[in-house]
Amino acid sequence: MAGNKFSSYHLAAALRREPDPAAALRLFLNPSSAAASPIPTPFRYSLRCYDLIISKVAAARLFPAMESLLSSLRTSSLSPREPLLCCVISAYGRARLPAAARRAFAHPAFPAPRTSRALNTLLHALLVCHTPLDELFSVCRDADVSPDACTYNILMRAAAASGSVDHARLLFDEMVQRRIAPTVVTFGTLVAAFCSSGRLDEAFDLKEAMARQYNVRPNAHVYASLMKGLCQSGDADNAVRLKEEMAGNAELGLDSAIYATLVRALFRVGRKGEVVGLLEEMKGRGIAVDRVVHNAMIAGFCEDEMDLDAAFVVLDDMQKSGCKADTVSYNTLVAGLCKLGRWRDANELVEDMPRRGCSPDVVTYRMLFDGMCAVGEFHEANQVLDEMVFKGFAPSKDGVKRFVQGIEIEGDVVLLESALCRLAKVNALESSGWEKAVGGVLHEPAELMLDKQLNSVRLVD
DNA sequence: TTAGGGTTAG
Repeated sequence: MAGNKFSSYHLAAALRREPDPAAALRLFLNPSSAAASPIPTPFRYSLRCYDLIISKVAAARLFPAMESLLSSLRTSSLSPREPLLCCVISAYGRARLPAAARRAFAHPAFPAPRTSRALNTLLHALLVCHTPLDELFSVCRDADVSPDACTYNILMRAAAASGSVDHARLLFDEMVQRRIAPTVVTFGTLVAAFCSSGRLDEAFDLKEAMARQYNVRPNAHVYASLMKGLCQSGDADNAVRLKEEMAGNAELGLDSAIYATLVRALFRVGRKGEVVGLLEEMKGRGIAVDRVVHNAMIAGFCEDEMDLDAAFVVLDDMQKSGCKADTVSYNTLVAGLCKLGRWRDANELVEDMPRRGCSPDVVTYRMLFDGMCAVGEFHEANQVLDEMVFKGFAPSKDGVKRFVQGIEIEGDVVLLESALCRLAKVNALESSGWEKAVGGVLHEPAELMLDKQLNSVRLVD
């Protein structure tokens, strides 16, 4: 840098190198800190510098900083481009701040007019925030932007998410009428919507029509949705056929996830005997029998067959084949053991998890805690609660309710008081369900002492 | 800028 004047070009390079968004912000606000010699003031920021810093702070959700950068961008003579605006809108969407996303869409720092790209980004951000469908339509009307295929795809997904597949279908008809060509994403969205509402015939009709009528070839997304739909409906025969169809088309990239779906479905319909053949087939096709396929088998043995021994054999096999079990593998086993009332075995397994290279997560503890509460082992559950609270995990609402009711029935006021304190520490006392449950505790005069305690924990949220 | 499948809880 010696001899060279520090320019916005150098600042951009420094910003790009800086992984920490807060540090990058400091750098941006005080560029001289990165310069070897004094730099002229005021520093002339390039659009590139604004692009870099705003995308960084947006990704890090440093929203106040982001807004002040946008304000200073507005007063500059620079004209930022729409992709930066999209980045801001998406960040608000990811942070579940729909009103902020809408304000950003109209931000004066970005020169009008908006294109469909910004509108689509806004619609998607609002969709992520579960904005009602009619509000999305009103956003479209207000935006005064011509919708494109992507706009329709997002609206269709929103319609399906709101439970109205028929509305999604109407939107499809509308876009065709308006001569907006449906894309492979359009079909993927609609096929998934039909499948998840169990309307498989319409999903398959659409798969046929997309190729024949619209000249759009079904891709892996479309097949994956169809496979899930068939498996959920218990139609293993057609699921196997569909898998064969995928195998016949290399472009579709038949993979282990499709096999895992199928494996789980075969267990569900009591055809686990066919699974070994499927695994052989996978090997023959050079598709790894990976963790997810093993997990599907573990789930099958635990939930469908109630054969925990066989599930543990799968766990061993998976380790032997160099495939590391994950929390899902163990959680499935813990749930299976608990369901059979074998909470001691479940507890042992959980205690053994760290040694096996897998730390129990919030799901593990919740299932163990619930499993113990379900069979009235409240003192054992209390031990688990200790560990959970220590790790900052909160038990499930149902678990809390059952636990609190259980120790209340046992009449252990001291334990109840201590449990409430620990539950408060992990904010597990928000549910109105337990407040009712505990409400009944306070009738006995001996327990009125708890009232004060209770009021104090209620303040925690 | 938009769509999918895996597995545990809720």
